[in-house]
Amino acid sequence: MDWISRFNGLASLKAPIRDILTARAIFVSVPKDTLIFGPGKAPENLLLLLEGTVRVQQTSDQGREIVLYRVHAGESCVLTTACLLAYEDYSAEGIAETDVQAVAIPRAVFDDLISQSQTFRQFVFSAYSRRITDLFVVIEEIAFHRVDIRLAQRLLELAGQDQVIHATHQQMAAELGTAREVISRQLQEFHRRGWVSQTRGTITINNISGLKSLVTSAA
Amino acid sequence: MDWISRFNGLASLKAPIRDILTARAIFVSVPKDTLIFGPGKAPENLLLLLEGTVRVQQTSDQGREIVLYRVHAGESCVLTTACLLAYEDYSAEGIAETDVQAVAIPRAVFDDLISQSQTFRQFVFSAYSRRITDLFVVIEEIAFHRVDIRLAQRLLELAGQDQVIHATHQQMAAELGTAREVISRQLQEFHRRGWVSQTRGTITINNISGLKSLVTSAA
DNA sequence: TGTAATGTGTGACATTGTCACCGACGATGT
DNA sequence: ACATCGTCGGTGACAATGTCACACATTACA
Repeated sequence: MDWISRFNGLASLKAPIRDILTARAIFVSVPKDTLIFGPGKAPENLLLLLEGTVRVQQTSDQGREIVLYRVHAGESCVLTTACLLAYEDYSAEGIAETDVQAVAIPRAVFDDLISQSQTFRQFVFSAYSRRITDLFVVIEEIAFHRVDIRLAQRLLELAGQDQVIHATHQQMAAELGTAREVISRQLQEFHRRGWVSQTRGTITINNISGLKSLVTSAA
Repeated sequence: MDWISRFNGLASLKAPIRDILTARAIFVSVPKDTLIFGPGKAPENLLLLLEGTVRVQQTSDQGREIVLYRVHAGESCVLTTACLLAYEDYSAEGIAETDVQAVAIPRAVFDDLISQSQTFRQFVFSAYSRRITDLFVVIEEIAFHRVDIRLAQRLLELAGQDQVIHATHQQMAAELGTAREVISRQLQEFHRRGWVSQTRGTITINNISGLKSLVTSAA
């Protein structure tokens, strides 16, 4: 199966390198809600996601959580490679948000590829650069942006085709790194404006443009 | 001059690699307050700091700032390498906080070293891992920690031997990603407790243990 | 010496976070 | 069906932080 071409930066890999990858990468299948890596569970492989998404989040010592970023199909869980090679512990955790299909590249193979292929290096470092940028965005948002706007943004991101989000208020609070009560109040306000409706554990968007205009009003 | 041994992870570099580094690295000397990299000024080299410190910070579109981390002597400005190799833009900016002496490793040499030396790879990735951890800490702090505690922490970090910090309230606000007024009020409170005294542009710590006890009270 | 620029202080108010508590809902077992 | 229990969401009071519009002090320098 030709999974390599699914990854943008890898499509132009030269034949011998492709062969190493094909030969030594390992298919893995991970059920939803599995902890893929986390404190005390150092990642042992570089994961390239074929299907599904992985949520990377941080938990504070007081038990509060914040979502850092998501890794989608066609992307790689590249920040873990830093610890991969540095043999260091990672304070964030990665959780399979859906069932996940991926190929795992073991540490030794990763090191091999890095040393042998300019294309692979470029792939890894540009993935890095994107993730780090994600972190910068997170920092900017929690430091400088209002929660109503961030919530609206996140609702729009998370809603499926059907405009439904399956999440408790607590989970939405973890998305933004805020408190449950804050989410409850904001959602009530959104409801009052006719933008969303709620039932236990689900949020439905009734008026996308309302949310969107709130988001863009900040820009 | 043997600068290589000043860097922990590089001390064990093998001779041929050391020679490449020695031959192709470039000494640079940068005066205080120089913008080393930033939006529109992509970094062109990996910097290894011999003397001085570089402050890396982010500026939001509304002009608010937050300090992300500092690079000290003996460390490398490694996050920029992601953009180095990925040819991407970096949204943060790096500023020489003091006069800085450093060696610059051009992109091509960096790529060379990465491919040839396991030790160098280890050096780079473990530096990465430390920086990324720094970013996680920043996120955790702004999301979950009180500003009085963070301010006390930062004062202790920034104070020199003489317990004096040369910074305006505005600059301290940028350290923590908060507003100037908040700093003014917190410092007044610290003053009321006899922990600090102030003049225009400087803060003096009068009672370290007071600040320390506030910091540890959170843990 | 005046004048502008910069740094700091302050009150009023908006937003967000925290705490303590309540009731509503849904799963489960009998 | 009914009771029970854990989870989810709602609420009011209050504390902490952010925002705004100022006033006033200090410093730089024309």
